[in-house]
Amino acid sequence: MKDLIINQLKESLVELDYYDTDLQISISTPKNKEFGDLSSNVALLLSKRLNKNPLEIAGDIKNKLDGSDLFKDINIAGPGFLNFNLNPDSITNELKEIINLNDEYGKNNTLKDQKVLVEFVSANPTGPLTVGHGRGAILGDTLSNIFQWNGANVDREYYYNNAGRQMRVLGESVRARYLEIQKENYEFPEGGYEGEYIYDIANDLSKEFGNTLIDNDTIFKETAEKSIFKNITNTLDRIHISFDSFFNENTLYENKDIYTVIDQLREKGLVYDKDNATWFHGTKVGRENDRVLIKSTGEPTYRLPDMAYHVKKIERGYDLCVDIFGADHMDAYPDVIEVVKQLGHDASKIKVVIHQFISILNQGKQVKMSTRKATFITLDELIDEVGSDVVRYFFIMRGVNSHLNFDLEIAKEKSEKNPIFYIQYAYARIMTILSKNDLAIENYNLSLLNQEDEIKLIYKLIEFKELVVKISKDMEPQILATYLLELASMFHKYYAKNRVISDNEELSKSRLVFIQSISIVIKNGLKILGISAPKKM
RNA sequence: GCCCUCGUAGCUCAGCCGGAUAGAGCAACGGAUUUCUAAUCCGUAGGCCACAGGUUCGAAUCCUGUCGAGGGUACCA
Repeated sequence: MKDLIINQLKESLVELDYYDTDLQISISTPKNKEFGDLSSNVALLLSKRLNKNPLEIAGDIKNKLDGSDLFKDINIAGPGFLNFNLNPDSITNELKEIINLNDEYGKNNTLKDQKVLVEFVSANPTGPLTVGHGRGAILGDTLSNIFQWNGANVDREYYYNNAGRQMRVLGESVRARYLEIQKENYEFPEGGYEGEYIYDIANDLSKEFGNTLIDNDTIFKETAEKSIFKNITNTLDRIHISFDSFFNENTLYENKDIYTVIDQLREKGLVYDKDNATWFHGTKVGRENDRVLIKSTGEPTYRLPDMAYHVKKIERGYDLCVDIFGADHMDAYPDVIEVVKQLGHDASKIKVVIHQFISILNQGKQVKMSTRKATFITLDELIDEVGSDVVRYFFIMRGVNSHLNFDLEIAKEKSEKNPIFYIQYAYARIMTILSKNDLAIENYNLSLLNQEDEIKLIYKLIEFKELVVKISKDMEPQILATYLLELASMFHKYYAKNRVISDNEELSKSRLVFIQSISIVIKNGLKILGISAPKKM
């Protein structure tokens, strides 16, 4: 719809010789209905370039467009805004498309044939997922959905490391608890994992094997890993997240991929040795600091496998690789991207979405989350408390850059009044009306939908398609959450004022088509967010 | 110290690649139900958009500085 107008605007600008290729023509929906259905500020933008009165420019454009049957009328207002009122027929036709496409409405082909890899969660299996992981998990899954709605072929990947020091300490922690249960002498490891779940794992081993494991070196780590991973995937399952692949950092060692990266960097003179360690010469390519890639102990830092992993992603043939990181990775990824670029790959294929952390408040005090110290609230506990829909909505409703404060007590209290219920309720209300209707929805006359609130709602519905494209470009899914809330609100207001089914059969039919369209958009929007659309509440 | 993100109503936050009168939910107060679901709607109250400069027709939005919060910071991930 907006595209149509922009095209017409462009044409007239070209005819008037006002057009400039780098001119961004934007059409917006004004908040105030006095300013028409849609409005544009092109004349204001042009006045600076052309050094000409914006009112005069607007007048010229208006004259050009006046003949078009897209518009009912065009007004010039304020300092030079062009305000358009559209011809009703040109907008109500959209409803037919919504009804026809139904579940498919909103899908598009902007990413058709694109292979997209979304990497998220990627928590090492040292403990259960916490509410801190929730944000990245929901964000990654929702973005994946969005890419799919834009026609992409999406793989969801979980990157993890089951080797390394952390996992060793984990194994030692389980062993210590096992020995404790067996009434043997034990020493709890320095910086060990203190959570209850360690006891659970040790207990299970005790029950199954008695005291026969006292001298076993490997079983504790292996069992812990398996058990924790099962716990993690169960949790993810509960919020309807599943992965296409799990990528183990280990394979980058086994296949020597990390050493290939070192060799290639060395060839380019981007690696040097100092203090017995191997360094990435970041400052040579514009990075702020040089960084250690291989420690003096011979062990790589996390940065090196990260680099190898990203090279690998591109070699696997993905057109777009999206990483979902918490703010703590802020500093690391530019090095990774730089190296990918230096090794001759197209680093623009890698997009990194950084989300800020959530501060957990307990009785007004901030809780520091630590897996090791077990001072965390698990994602499972939150799901138990409020359910999957609320969890998913809560984590996606705010911008990725907002530093959320999250008070668990308030979240529980508010769960009854959570905005997600408001949206779902709008859907349920519509479904009730539709189920009570026995009119055949055919031969309807959409021009009867001519009230102010109906027109505005139709505009809102039309926005949905554009939104799906926009979110995949900006990677900011919170605008969909906001959109659905606004749409639901508009519907609730409409519902309070108007009856859908009335004595007027003609009007009833057109309104049934109307609200069915609304329900489809809500349903599809919720589907993208991974949230259910119940028919009754 | 330096780098990144943020600061909007009592609280939690939208809005931010400049646009017309700054929004929502919660909390407070007052109203609406013979009606397709009141998990709803209508109204009242609540603001120096942290602060100070700058850019211009126009700034919550862009730039600079100050203050405050969170994160990172050269062999932990």
